[in-house]
Amino acid sequence: MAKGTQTRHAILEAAMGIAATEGLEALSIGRLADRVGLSKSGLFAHFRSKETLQIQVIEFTRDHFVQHVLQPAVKAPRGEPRLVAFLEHWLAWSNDPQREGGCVFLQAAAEFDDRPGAVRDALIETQVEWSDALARAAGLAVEEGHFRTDLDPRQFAFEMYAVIMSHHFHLRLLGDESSPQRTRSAFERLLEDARR
Amino acid sequence: MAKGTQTRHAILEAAMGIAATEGLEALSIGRLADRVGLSKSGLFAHFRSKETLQIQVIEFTRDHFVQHVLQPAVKAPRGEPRLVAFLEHWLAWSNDPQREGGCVFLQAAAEFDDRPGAVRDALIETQVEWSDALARAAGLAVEEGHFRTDLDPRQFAFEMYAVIMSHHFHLRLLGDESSPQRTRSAFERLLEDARR
DNA sequence: GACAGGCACGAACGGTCGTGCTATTCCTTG
DNA sequence: CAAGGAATAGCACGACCGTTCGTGCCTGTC
Repeated sequence: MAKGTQTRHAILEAAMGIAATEGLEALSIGRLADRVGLSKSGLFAHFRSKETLQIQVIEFTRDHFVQHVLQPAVKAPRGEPRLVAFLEHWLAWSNDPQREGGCVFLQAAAEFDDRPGAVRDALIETQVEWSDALARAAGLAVEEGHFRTDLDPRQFAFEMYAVIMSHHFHLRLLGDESSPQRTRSAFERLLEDARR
Repeated sequence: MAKGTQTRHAILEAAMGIAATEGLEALSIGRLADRVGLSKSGLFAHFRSKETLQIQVIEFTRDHFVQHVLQPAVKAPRGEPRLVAFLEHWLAWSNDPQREGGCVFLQAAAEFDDRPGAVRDALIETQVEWSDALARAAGLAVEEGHFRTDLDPRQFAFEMYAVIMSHHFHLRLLGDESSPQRTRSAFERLLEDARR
């Protein structure tokens, strides 16, 4: 790996951490540079604008997410088992003690839901992609006969998203330790209804 | 109402709007002053620190929320009807075209879920209060015989929260117009399960 | 050994931030 | 109507922001 690419990787890794805890706007170039051990200008040269940096952080996190959630889950058999795998990997990822902060996407979603621009567009793209993946997995569960045939896969994805968001909120903000268990209960109820 | 109180009210009203769209950190004293038609220092004198301002915005929004969601909903009969009223007023409030931006609390929750301090504490307080209110309402529905007796009111509140958060996300970030309908479907499913 | 490119540095720019201090103006109360 | 306190303005500060610029160090090529 070329030197430049390597440095960039290190920058984005650190940036992902800051973005998860403080958000994409609060992510400042000076502090990021300090953390990576670069000068402000040296770091800046890699991106040429803060907006580009923010977008690349989103894409970097997306790749991270695909690698740690999507790909492992797809190894599970189609249908319900795969959806369960999604949830478990999602929970593990969004709360990985190795990574700091919570979920970059949920943080960014709140930050940019009313701020038009390229960053918002990039964010929406990743979220739609993930939402589609969930709906597709739910559709497969119907095909496999695990779920009832009149199930709306998009509704399923909507509600699965809901459960994760509530989990994140209760655990990270309210510090509710029972959150993972509540999350699993809610998801189980979601599955039960889908099976009927 | 004394002049000071009146001005303060106007400031907080405007601040709530900015906080809803851009967050409590991005809420800057200079821009807020411009908007209200005050000087920076004149406005600042009302709060003496930015942190105090942020906390008062949270409390102001809380009062607003109580007035527009909690109080109207409590007029509905105990049990399921009251919970339905909660949802409808919540939806209406979190998406009131009169008010700008989305929900201040959801925005602030993402912003402060990893940032300790007085602001976070104030935020948690309001959220716990609201969560308790939901759980209590669910408990009443059990007492009234609308819900099954082994229902966990806290789990119900957790899932109701989930539905609203997903709604906010899908409507505001993804621009999904079917979000209100999906929200009602999800809530209906939640009720059905609680009745059994 | 001259040259080119990629990479990082330090210094500086104009701007905005939160926060003091000191006047001045306004409103209320006697 | 006068006095006194509350409310607001003006100004300055140090810190940090994103961004630009000129420069120098390495590494690899003719």
